[in-house]
Amino acid sequence: MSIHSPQRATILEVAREAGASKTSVSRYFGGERERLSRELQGRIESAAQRLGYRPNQMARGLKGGRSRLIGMLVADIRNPFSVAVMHGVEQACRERGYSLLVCNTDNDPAQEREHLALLTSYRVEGLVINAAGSPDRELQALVEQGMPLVMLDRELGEVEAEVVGLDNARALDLALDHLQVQGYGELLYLSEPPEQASPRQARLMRFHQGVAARGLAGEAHCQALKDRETLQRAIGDFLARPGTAPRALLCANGNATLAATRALQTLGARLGDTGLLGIDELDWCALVGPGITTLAQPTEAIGRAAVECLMRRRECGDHTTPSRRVHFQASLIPRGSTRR
Amino acid sequence: MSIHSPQRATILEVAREAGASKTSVSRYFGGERERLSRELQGRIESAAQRLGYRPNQMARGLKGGRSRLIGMLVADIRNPFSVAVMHGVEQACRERGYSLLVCNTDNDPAQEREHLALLTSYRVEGLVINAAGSPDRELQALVEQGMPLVMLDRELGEVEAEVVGLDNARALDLALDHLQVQGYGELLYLSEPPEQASPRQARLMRFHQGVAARGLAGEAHCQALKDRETLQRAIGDFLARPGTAPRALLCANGNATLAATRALQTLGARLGDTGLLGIDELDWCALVGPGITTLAQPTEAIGRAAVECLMRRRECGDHTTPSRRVHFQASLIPRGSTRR
DNA sequence: TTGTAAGCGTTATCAG
DNA sequence: CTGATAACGCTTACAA
Repeated sequence: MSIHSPQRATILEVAREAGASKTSVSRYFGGERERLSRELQGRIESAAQRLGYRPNQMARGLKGGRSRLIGMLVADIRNPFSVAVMHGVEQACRERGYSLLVCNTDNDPAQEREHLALLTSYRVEGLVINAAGSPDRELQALVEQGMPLVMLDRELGEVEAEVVGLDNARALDLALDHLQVQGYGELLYLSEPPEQASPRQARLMRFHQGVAARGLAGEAHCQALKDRETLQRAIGDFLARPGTAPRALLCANGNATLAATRALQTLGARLGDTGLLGIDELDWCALVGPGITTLAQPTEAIGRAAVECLMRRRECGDHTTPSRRVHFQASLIPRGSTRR
Repeated sequence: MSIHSPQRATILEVAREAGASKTSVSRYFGGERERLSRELQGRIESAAQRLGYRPNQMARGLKGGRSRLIGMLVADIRNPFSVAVMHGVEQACRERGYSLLVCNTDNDPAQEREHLALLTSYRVEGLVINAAGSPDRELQALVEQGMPLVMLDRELGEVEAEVVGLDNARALDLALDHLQVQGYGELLYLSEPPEQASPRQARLMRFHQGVAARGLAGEAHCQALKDRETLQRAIGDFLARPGTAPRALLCANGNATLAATRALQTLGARLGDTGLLGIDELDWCALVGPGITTLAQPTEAIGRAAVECLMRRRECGDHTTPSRRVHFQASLIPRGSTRR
């Protein structure tokens, strides 16, 4: 390798070392090598090598505003689903020469606001938002300033931003169809409070519609999942209720599935006997009891699609293109928890 | 809120609006408000408010080199353990006014190298490394240039860098003691290949030492875990071997635990009957069969400690302080998988 | 094909 | 306490 000087080499030093001008070196690293003579290219190449030169992205970002940074807001970094999507986002960014600046908001609107400010202060060139709170005002303003923006799995009021996510209606239909076919007649839908989180709302709404349309009995329990006792009582009541139709739980996301599984285990319910179907496929769903039936989301694809939207925005003019919705389909992974 | 101009306001505009100089505005936002008169502070405050001003971090980073960015290399972002640690790192960074630039390397040395270059090109002020490959040369060079560096859970040849991670020896002792007390006499240690990853090496070594010291029978299977068949055969052979002592599996990390659980399930082994103990506590360990006994790592604390090391480095002079090792203790969570 | 020079938004230095 | 003014490392017209 190279022997680095105490401070990192600058473009000027490389220029001197190569007997060229800053401009030429800049062109060399800015992807305009073609415009330089073979000979100059060689000199710059070796000079840079010798000095261990790397363009300073900060300085780069300063001039034209090309920070080559994409910002992402993640509601809960410890949620495997979010991470999987983020992985897709990151891959796609890398492939396009962008880096990803990720901020976790822990579902806290305050942090969301703060991080949003932070990201913009780094002059990110695009924003992928997956957050529960609603700094709609700020986002609105950003979009109007021409910031490419894509919402992950969540609509945004009247803002002209792309939305990428699951086709929630179809997903719920899929789930309900499966549960019905398997013979479950009374359903309990488990979700975190749906305020502010549009996919939760969409799923909940479709649940109610779908249950009615199929002539099933259905109700929803939408409390914070952290309170295990409340959840357990709700599930217990549901299972103990008089009636003969087989009962099943439908979980709105991975966290709900986890909480429900715990509760069922504590209650001593047998999976399958009591149906259980969760949205989001997790590592362990195949391992618990007879396996938990899930609806898998194409996480990587969702992440990649988000970046594609961003790039499309960047390229084809400013906010002239109408905002779009990209919906992905969930796929059912049937397991023992919905087999009676 | 404020009505934003098409382009974000600059310090100059704020200065004009406030009838002050760039310098004063800079001081206001650079944490030197005390030096300004109450009156000036007020004018700047409201001018900035009006214009929706935010300092441009890029420009900031350019001048003094204060990018306020910490870089982190993560070997596998989809590993819950890594994410948990990263969460701690991020929190700690935020509390200190830094942002975290995370790069996932997917355990690929090439990506590692590339990302390392990337991070330095953003002039990160410190680096938290959790990666399997060995770009030792590059890291070495960075340290010599005075870059604060802390290794997560992995030693680095002769580089003077802090190391933060689990006390692997004590962790394995804990595991072996528990297994012995529970009456398991023959152990199979499951790990991914330990080359290059020092914690894997440390754990494996201690396993062998500890088994010998306790008069247990022990062997290790260190293949890539993706190949399910091989793993299954290895475990099958182990269980089918003649002998009467109860047998147990000891898993080197969460991935191994997952793979082992799958294999055992396929083989039809009953947990507890066949012992199973995994390093790393995961969401689902309590839910599978009678529960899986684990050794939990204090993930958040590890992450925070990493940042503390970094900051200590930054503050108290350059690379004069001797590098240290911060070791955390694992805690045993006994469950049914080690109860016969 | 190559070079010159003028910024980009901030901070740091040095005067008032 | 406040303010000019010169960097910081790079890109980008505009020349040559």
